[in-house]
Amino acid sequence: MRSARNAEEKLKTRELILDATEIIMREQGYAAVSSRRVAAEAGLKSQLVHYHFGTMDDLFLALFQRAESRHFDALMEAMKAPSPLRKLWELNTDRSGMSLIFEFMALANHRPPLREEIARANIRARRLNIALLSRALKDSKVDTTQYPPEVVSIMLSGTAFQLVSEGAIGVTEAHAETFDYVEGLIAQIEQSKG
Amino acid sequence: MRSARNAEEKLKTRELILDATEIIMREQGYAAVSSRRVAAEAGLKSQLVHYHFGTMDDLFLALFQRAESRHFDALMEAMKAPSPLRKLWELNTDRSGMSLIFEFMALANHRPPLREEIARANIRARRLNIALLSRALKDSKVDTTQYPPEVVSIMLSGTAFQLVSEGAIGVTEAHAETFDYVEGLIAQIEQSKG
DNA sequence: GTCTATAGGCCGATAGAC
DNA sequence: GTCTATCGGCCTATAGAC
Repeated sequence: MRSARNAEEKLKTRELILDATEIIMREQGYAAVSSRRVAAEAGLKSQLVHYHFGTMDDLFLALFQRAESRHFDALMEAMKAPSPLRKLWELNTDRSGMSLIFEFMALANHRPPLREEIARANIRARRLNIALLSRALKDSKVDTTQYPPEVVSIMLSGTAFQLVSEGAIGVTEAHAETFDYVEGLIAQIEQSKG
Repeated sequence: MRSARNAEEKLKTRELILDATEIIMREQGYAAVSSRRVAAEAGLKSQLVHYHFGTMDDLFLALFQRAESRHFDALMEAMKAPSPLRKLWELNTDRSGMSLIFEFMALANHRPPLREEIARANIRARRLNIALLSRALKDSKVDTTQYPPEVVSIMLSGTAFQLVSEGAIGVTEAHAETFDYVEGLIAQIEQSKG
């Protein structure tokens, strides 16, 4: 079973490299990610990064796929939560969860291969968002012609994104009021469940 | 008047360098900005970039200040427009206008000196936004306890940001509906002006 | 203010040994 | 799978001549 053991070790090293990449990306931004820095963070030689992932763009792609898969799972979990709407809002306003996404959005703007993958993931997430919202609004007898789930979905994630990205640079002007307002709306909707 | 002439030439070169930096930042992202590339784009030697601006961070700061000043002026103009609310929405959903801002937000996350300046500018803009919204809502007899301008301001710019940044990577899922929805709201508000 | 020249450094990626 | 060695390239920034 030597080969099985080797395969296991290989996977471990890959995860180690992905972890290191994620840390650097969060703390110093995508522009600070280099094979040498990633290796140093992981306690490895820089050549191993290339051996396991090829080019740096391949590494970014692999990290994105891991992060997206986790985010997708969290979204699916949210749908099964007792307060799915609240859970969705928490997910979207979670600073540590969103910092990676922000970096990938910035990266995507100028790297076509990454962009396509991120666009696909974005659409997948949006559809799940809309499904969740659609059910939550209907359960609470909200008039979905007046508040279409598609529109609410974009406004909700946009608002959350604004709060998180401003918060990241230390701006909290009007944030408390907005949090209260949105959370009030959520409470109102979830209380009137049919 | 030799010195006056020299000063004028100097200003021109500075603007040339800022223009080149802006182009690269928009098209290839902040990570692609280097003194050599900026110089090539401007048709100059890279050392001139350092002579006129010092470090690359100083260059970023100078470009941000120029962009912010223009954005601020545009906001002031919007306040005087016949349909200020619509103008504000147009400003916030303008793709070319927002692409620079996105880059600076990404940059700000990991560069403390830039971050402070961007945070200050963000707050200035937010207050102007709120003032504009406050007036527009009151003019139209909207109940501002039910729709506080502070909250509407964040939700509006968040929604716009979401539409623009998704649009930039080619995602338009549910965008048409959202544009229609928001523009319908604006029309409704502006029609009922007192 | 713009030039030439250059120091000193980090980068991606590959070749070949083990 | 991990090592050593290395190529070729782009980077920031400064010194000193004109």
